[in-house]
Amino acid sequence: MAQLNTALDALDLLKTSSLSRVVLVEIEKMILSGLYAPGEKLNEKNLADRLGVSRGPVRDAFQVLHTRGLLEMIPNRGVFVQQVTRHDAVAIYDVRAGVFGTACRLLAERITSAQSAELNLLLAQMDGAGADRDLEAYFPLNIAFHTAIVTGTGNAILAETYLGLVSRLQLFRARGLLYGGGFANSNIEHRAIVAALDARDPRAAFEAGFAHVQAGKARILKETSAHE
Amino acid sequence: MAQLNTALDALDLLKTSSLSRVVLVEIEKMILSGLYAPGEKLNEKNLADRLGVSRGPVRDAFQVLHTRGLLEMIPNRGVFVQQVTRHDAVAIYDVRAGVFGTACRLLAERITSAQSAELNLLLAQMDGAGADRDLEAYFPLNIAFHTAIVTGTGNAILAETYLGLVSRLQLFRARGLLYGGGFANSNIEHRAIVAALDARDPRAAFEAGFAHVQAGKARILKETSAHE
DNA sequence: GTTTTGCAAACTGTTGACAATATGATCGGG
DNA sequence: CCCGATCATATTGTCAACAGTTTGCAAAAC
Repeated sequence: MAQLNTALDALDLLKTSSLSRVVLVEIEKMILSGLYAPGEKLNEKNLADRLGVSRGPVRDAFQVLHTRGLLEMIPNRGVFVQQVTRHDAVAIYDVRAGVFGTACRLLAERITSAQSAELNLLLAQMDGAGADRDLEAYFPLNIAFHTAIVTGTGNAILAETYLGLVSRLQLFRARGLLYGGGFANSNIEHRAIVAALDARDPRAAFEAGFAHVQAGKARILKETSAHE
Repeated sequence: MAQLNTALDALDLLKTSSLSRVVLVEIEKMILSGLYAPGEKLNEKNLADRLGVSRGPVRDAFQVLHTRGLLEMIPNRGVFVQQVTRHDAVAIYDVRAGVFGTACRLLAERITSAQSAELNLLLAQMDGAGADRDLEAYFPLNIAFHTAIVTGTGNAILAETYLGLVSRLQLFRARGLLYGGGFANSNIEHRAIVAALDARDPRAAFEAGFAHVQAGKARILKETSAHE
C-alpha cells in the first residue's frame, strides 16, 4: 500500500515535472530559505551549472518567480531577489489581512465539526508552546493554523492567493530578524477567530481574521522599526 | 517638457520591453479578447511564426500566463486556454469579493475629496447610461469605477491581485453570453459603496464592496444557469 | 589627482537544432 | 466488421551557439 502510494506519487510528480518544474521548486527554496538575500543577483549560467541543467529551464523558473513577485527582472541586466521595503510589506499585509479575513468569513459559513476540532487542537498545542516559550515549536503550528483555515474553505484560488502573499512577506522577514515578541497575544487572537468560526458568524470571523493579520503587521513593524 | 516626457516614456517602454514582454502582452490580448476560446490549444510554433519570433519568447509568455491562471500547461502535451468552470468562477468571485471589499475598506480610511468627486462623476455617468439602456457605454464606466477604487488605495499589490482575478473571470464570461440584466441594481450598490466611502466608514465600505461583488456573482450565475 | 574614453570580458536575449514524447493513421488479427 | 498493435508525423522539452548589451578596468587627457 505504501509502495503503491509512493509509486503514484512518483507518477504524479513526473506528470507535473518537466525539468523546468523541478528547477522552479529548487530555486524557490533557495530564495525563501534566504540562501540568496534580497537584492542579490542570480546568474543564469551559475544556477544552471549548479543544478546540472541548461539555461532554458532556469529562465522558465525566473519568469514564474518574477510573476509571483519573488524576483525582479531588469532587461539586459539580469534577475535579482525582490527587495521588499517596509512600505511594500505594509501593502502586502493589508491585502493578506483582507484575504485571510475573507477565508475566515467563508469558512464560518461551512465549517465542519472535524475542522473545528483540528483548529482547537492547534490552539491547545500553541498554548503549550507559548507556555514553554518554545518558538521553534510555535512557528510551524502557527503556519498550520493559518493554512488549515485557508485551505479549509475548499477555495483553491483563495489558498493560492494567500500563500503567494505569505511567501512575498518572507522576503521582508528574511532580513535577519527574530520577531518573537508578542506571540502570547497572537494566540489570544487565534482564539477569537475560532470562536467566531464555531459561532458560524461570518462578519465576526472576518473581523477577527482581519484584525489578527493587522496586529501581526503592527508587531513586525514595531520590531523592525529600530533596524532601519 | 513634453518632449522630455515622451523621451522618458520611450525609454521606460524600451526598458520593460524585450521581445518576451511584447509577445506576452500580445498573447494575453488574444486570450482575453476571446480569439482563442477556453480549452483551445495554443501551438508554440504557430504562435511564434505568427508573431514573427522564435519559440523562446513564446514559451516565456506561456509561463507567465500559466502562473496568472490564464493558461493550463500539460507536460508533453502543450498549453491550453484555461477552462473556468462554474465552480471555479464561484471561487474566483468569492476571493474577488474579499479583495474588492478590502480595497473599499482601505480607501474609506484615506479617501480624498478629489477621489470622491471622481467616483461620484462616474456614478452619474453610469446612471445616464443605465437610463438609456446603453450597455456599450455602461461597461467601460463600470470597469473604471472599480479600477478607480482599487488603485485609489495606493496599494499596487492589491490592485494587481484584483485585476488578476478579474482577468481570470473574463475566461468564464468569454463563453458567449451577454449578461446585461440587472445593471440598474448594480448602480444602486455602487451608490452604497460611495456613501460608505464618503462617510469614511471602513466596515460599512467593506460590506458594501463585498456585497456588490457577491451580487454580481449571483447575477452571472443566474444568467448562465440555463446554458449548462 | 580626477575624469573621461575606449576596450575587453561577461552576461543576457534570441535563435536554431536535437532528443523525447504524444498523436493519428494504417495494417493485421480476431 | 471491429479492435488492437505498429509506425510515421507532429509537437514539445532541452540544449548549445550566436548576437547585442552591459559592466568593469585601464589608459589617456585634463
